[in-house]
This record gives sequence, C-alpha cells and structure tokens, in this order.
Amino acid sequence: MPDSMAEMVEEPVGGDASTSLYQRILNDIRDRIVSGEWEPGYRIPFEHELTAEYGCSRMTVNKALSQLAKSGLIERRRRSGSFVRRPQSQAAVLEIHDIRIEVEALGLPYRYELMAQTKRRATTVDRERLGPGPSVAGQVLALQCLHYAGVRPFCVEDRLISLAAVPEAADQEFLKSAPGPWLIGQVPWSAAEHVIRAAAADGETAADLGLASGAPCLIIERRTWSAERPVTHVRFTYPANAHAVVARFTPSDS
Amino acid sequence: MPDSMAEMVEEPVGGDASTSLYQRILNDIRDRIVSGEWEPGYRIPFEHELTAEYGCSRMTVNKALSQLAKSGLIERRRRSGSFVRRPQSQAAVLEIHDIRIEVEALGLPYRYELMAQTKRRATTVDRERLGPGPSVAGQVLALQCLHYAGVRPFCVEDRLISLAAVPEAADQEFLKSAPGPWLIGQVPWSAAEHVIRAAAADGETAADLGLASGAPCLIIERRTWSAERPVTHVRFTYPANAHAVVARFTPSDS
DNA sequence: ACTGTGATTATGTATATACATATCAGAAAG
DNA sequence: CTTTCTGATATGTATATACATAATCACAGT
Repeated sequence: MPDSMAEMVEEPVGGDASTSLYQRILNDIRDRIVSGEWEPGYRIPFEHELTAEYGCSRMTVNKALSQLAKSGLIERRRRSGSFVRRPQSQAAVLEIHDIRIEVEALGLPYRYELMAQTKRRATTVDRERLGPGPSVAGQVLALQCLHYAGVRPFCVEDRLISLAAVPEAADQEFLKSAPGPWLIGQVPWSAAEHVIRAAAADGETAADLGLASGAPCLIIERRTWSAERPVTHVRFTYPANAHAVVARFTPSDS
Repeated sequence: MPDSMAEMVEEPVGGDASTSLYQRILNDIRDRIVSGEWEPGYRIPFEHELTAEYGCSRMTVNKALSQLAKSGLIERRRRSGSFVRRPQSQAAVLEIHDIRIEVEALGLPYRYELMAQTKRRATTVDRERLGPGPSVAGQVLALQCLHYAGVRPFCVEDRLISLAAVPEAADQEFLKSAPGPWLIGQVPWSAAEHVIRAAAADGETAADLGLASGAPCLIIERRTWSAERPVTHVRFTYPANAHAVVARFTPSDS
C-alpha cells in the first residue's frame, strides 16, 4: 500500500462529527447495500481494507460489521470475507398502541367502560385461550370492556387474566381504567403473540359496537407470557372501518 | 469487596464453553430482567462491578451492555449507570410469508392465475397508491391475480409496479408465476409499509373469491421502497376465515 | 489422481489502555 | 440563597495487541 494513506489518517474522509466512526462506517456500508450498489452475494471489503480506507483500527471496523451481521444485512464467513445477504426474512415491525392513544390520535375524546368482570376457576377453554405454559391452573379473571371514541363505541375488549401470574389483579376493579395499561405496569412480559384476522361480528359484539350483525370486523388477539408463564389473553374487536394495523420495515440498526 | 474474588477470576461462574463471555453476560442480565428479578427502574450493576463479578475486562462487559441498550431492554446514562427500562415499545415482529408457502403449509396444492395485466401511464390514483417518493411519474404495470388453495380461491392480488423503479418488469409476463417472488429477487427493497384491515368484499372481489357480496375480508396492503423510491403497491384480499396474520415479540438479541 | 496435512487468512473474542463526554455532587463565589 | 465552577464518575469510543477458530489453499506423500 502506497504512502498516500497518510492523508486518510488525518481526516477520515467525509467526516461527520455528530456520529461515531463505527456508526459512519456502518451507515456507509448499509447505504451501499440498500441502494443496490452492492448486490446480494457481493463480497464487501475485508476488515483490513476498510481499516486502511477509514484510517482506523480493525476493532472499529469489526464493531460496524458485526452489527451489520447481527441485523442480518450481511453474512460473515471466516477466511472468506463478508457478503451481502439477499433480503430474505420479510419481517416488519408492528407497533401495538394503547387504545387511549389511538383514540386521542383521532382527535376524539376517549372513554372506557367496564361491562362485566368475573372471577372463576380456569376452564379448559380458558386454558386454551391463555396458551401453552406451566401453572395455568387456578383462578382467572374474565373481563369485557368497551372503549369509546367520542360517543361511538370504538372497540370491544374481551380479556382473560391468569391470577396465578398476576395475583394482584384479583383485588383490582377495572371500573375507571382499562386493564391493559395497568397490566403493562404490573407484569414484565417477556413474549407476546398477536393474531390479526377479519370476521363477521356475532350478535352480541355487533350490538355492543352498534353494528348490524354480520358486519365485518378486525380482530386482534394478543397472548402475553412472562417468563414462559401465560399472563393474559385479550381480543380486541374493531368495526372494519374504524381501525387498521400498520407495520413497517426498514433495515435500520442505528 | 473481599478477596474471595480470586476464585471468580479463574472460572467465570457457571461457564458455558459454547458461548462467548459477552454473550453469557448478556444472557444473564436479560434473563434477570425478563424474569422480573430486576424490575423496570432497577439500576443494574456498574460496568466495573460486572468486570469484577465476571473477572473480565470492561470492554467485554461494555459490549454486552451496549447491545442490551440497543435492543431497548436497558437505558444507559452517563455518570448514573444503566437502568432496566419498562417494556414500553410494544413492537412485534410480523413475518410476511410468500403466498405459495402459506398455501402449501395448509397442505393444499397451490395454483396461480393471472387475471389482467395493464401497462399505462401513472395516473394520480396510481401515484397515491405507490406512496410518496421521487420519480413516480412514468409508466406503471397494473396486475390482477388470483391465488388458489386447491380448487378454491385463496386470495386476490391487486398490484401496481412502478416501471421507473423496475424497468425489467415491462417485458415480463406474469402468466405462470406471481409477481411477488419475482420482484423480491429483482429489487433490493429497503423499506416496506404494511396496512392490515378488515372490509366488506366489493362485488368484483367477492365474485373472484366466490363469496357473497359484503362478506368480511382481511386486506393486507404493502408498499415497498427501494432507496426512497416507490417500487410497488400490492393489496391482498383474503376471505375472513381463510387467513390470519401472526406477529410475535420476544426481547431476543441473540 | 487422491488424500491428508500444514500454512495461510479473515473473522471472533478478549485485554489493557486512553481519552472524550455527559452529568451529578459539592465547593466556591456572588 | 442562588449561581457558577470544579472535580469525580460512569459510560462512549477508539487503539494496539493477542490468541482462538474456521475455512481454504498449496503442497507433499502415498
């Protein structure tokens, strides 16, 4: 390598003072990948080449490349180098908002109403709703609630809480505030599963939402676990035109 | 700290030879957080304390903690320490499958059918469908397709492709294979947005799917960008009972 | 031609060190 | 009593170095 390297050392190319060097290297490479300049299968420069290009140590380059590998944009093979992976895992990030936030984002006043609250021994159906996991036996709390946007019903909430996982819920009366936000502050959930589907409203739900029976609805069901143990199952039913779920994907690792 | 530290130095506690030290530290801490042992707000040990506990250098501890911070499980504040964050961003990962894979997962034979293919200058409606971005002007390809599971229609696909972004699509005839998989191999998409909602089937769609008009359907719309430029918009319409979207969340960083 | 074997190479992990930076506590000054 | 300054502290980033590990290549021997 010629001695023209000296000028690179004193100023790392198009330096941006706000971000760190490894972040800049990471962004540079990511940009070249997502722009298509480096297509899937392309062998990106070796660590020692980038070391020379940016005039920094191998550790700095390694930190950038390791993160890119972890985020799935590149694949690293010993002795061979690092390669651009094809965008394979079409995964998107789905943001689950609080219903109050959702309603207020529409500029409408939010109101919550408890329709029914039952404490009972877990039935087989209850156990199935809560999902697989140990110690599901015992008491559960079943709740039916209604969320309003202005004067109109916004969504029906049908929730089951495992009192084995959340004993504090037994003494709670969810008259004023919804169980969702309370639970989040209560239990450190470690896993969640969402199922989103469409269905025709059954008679009762339709009545609650002020719809004709059979009207299309969006149903979001969520199961939550805390340390492998089922915590809660909740089903939100929205009128078809009231709500949509948005999910985004960007290969960001910043 | 007493001098009993010596034994920790020689063998890093419950050593697992398969994983690296920083991974083990990361896992240890993550486990304590998701198990609830360290609740939100808890100040986790300082780097120099973990350094002593694991008998390793600060860089190793730092690598573990930095990753936990990046994955959002902890928050790091200079001079104050690192703190367990409350599980705030209820984000879930939504896996977008190929329709062929979905159908075959049901154990049914997959069949694809092209209903219509039109090439035209982009209208205002087309530009809105493709979403914001530069150089949307120009020609677009509009496709209507039907995906079958066995003998029954599984879903209707209504797609718009920007020929400015994918000029190769102009010469393609999507008679045998669906445009989705072809596009993935063609364009390195860098961002995607999904909107999932429920709606009543309109007359044409209902007919295609063999449903009564007004039957509830699940609609998934996806917009894709490649380097800020709109590539395609696609709307999949499924009969309510045929399909559901599943999204999972786990605070995994392995 | 085939096969093993060792050298080479790029990455993976870890260390000690250094300095920058944000922030907080308490001291000094007004 | 408030403001300002200063030092202490924990994290953030970067470096040079070292050795481990996996994969590949070249070469020697059967």
